[in-house]
Amino acid sequence: MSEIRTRFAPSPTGKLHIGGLRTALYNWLYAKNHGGKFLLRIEDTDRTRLVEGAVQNIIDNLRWAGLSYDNEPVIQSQRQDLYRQAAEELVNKKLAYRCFCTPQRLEQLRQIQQAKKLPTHYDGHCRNLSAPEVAAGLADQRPSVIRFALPQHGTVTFTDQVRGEVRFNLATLDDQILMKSDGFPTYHLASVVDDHDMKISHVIRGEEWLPSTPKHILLYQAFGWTAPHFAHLPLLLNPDRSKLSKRTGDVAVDEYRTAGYLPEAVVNFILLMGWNPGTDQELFRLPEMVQQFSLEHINKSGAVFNRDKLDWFNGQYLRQKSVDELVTLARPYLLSAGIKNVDDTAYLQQVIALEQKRIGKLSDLPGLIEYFFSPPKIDVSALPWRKQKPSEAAQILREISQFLGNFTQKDFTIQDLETNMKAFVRDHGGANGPVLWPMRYALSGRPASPGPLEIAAVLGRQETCRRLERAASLVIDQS
RNA sequence: GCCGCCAUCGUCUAACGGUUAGGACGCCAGGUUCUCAACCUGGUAAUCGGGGUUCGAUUCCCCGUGGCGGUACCA
Repeated sequence: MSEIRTRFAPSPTGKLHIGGLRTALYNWLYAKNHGGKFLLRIEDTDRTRLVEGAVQNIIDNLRWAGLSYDNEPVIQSQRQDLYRQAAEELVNKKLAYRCFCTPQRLEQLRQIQQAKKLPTHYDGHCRNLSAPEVAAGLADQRPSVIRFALPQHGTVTFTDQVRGEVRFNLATLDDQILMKSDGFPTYHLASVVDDHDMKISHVIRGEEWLPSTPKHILLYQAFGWTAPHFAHLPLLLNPDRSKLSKRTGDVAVDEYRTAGYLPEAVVNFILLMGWNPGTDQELFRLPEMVQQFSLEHINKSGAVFNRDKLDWFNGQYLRQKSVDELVTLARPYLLSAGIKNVDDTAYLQQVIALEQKRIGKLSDLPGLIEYFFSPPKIDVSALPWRKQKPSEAAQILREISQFLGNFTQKDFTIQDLETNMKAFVRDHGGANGPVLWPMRYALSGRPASPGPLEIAAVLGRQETCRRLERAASLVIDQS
């Protein structure tokens, strides 16, 4: 059996799309699963839609996701000779022809056909132009394209690797434009020529390509080439079930990346949108995916992008990280949120270890741990525990502060605090009593946070007592 | 309009003729807990409709319906 070779062939018209990443992932997985090659090709034949930086963005994000490609990327705009020769070959074989029809005429034609409820396709107006007529047109420098001369009867049947047998009636197909008047090839010509040239064995691409696949197969036949296997992936959908697009949320991989989603989570999530392992397993790292991936388990129907589940995956992987890794990942987010003193690694480690279970995504982190870096705002009305009066809360806070200040031990660790505070808490109404809530709130300024003793252990004796006193004094000031 | 693809809980999906239709996310309840998170336990909720085929259809066939995609000198 010959080598399995797949490719990802994005058009650099914008940032890498999450759907594109999934297509890349499936191609990559299929190649790796078979010990084959995964290639990258940049389809930049539409000169009007190029976006600066798009190629780099695609490459960066593939790398971020861990999808490495073999060889240098193939750039279509650098291979115009190849396409021109291919088109000429077809013209010489009378399987393609030059067409001088204007866009206006084509538009008119379409409208008439639609009005008559006929399939809309090119009427073959230029199909039988004589050699002198073509020569005259070219001599006059009239804009022209090269069209594929499709057989006009019969059917094209092929077996899609995910959909099974698919059949198209040739009478409904168009004499597709192969070369545009600007001298660049269209997708159809370029992708067929390149896939053949790159010896691609399996074309795994989005479902939007299914309707043009018969034309591609006919092109392979026209060239006398063997067509690759095709697998058309189900679309990724918006919540309203339309094709996933910008208007209902983030679609650029970049956006998930900067929001603080881990590549493990994003990749795991998109893996399962359109593929399943046939078991109940949900958590996959790259090597496991490679091992288990197969085309047979790809789904046929579109999948709605479900952000809640992505968040869940992110939480799973975030909690699997070591504190060290998390500190490294977190620093840029803290810095950009204006938290400056992040150089004390030991301190950061303690803070993050405490909050790890609460991180949804990395961009949430600054807001979550801010109070470890500057004294929190205290809302006095939130300070009292249940029916407690503010003055009582203040009183308790002073007592705690005093108690902690009188700590005989040198250490101020969580173990010390627990053993020493035990009696104190018991004497003041127990764990469900009036101590823990005001203390925790005074230290964190948050209705929800880690426990007060844990926070105190990280803050240290001095800062802990200072915050307790400060919160207590706010109550006095108000009364 | 024409062509094509698709159709199981709200969402992602399993069940390749015989299951109390399974799992996950979400949601709800309980446990744990000063709070939150995490974790554990339980619950909620689905085969688009109609015809066939079959002893038996989620599963196979046909017809509807619905959704989506394509119908560009865009990919």
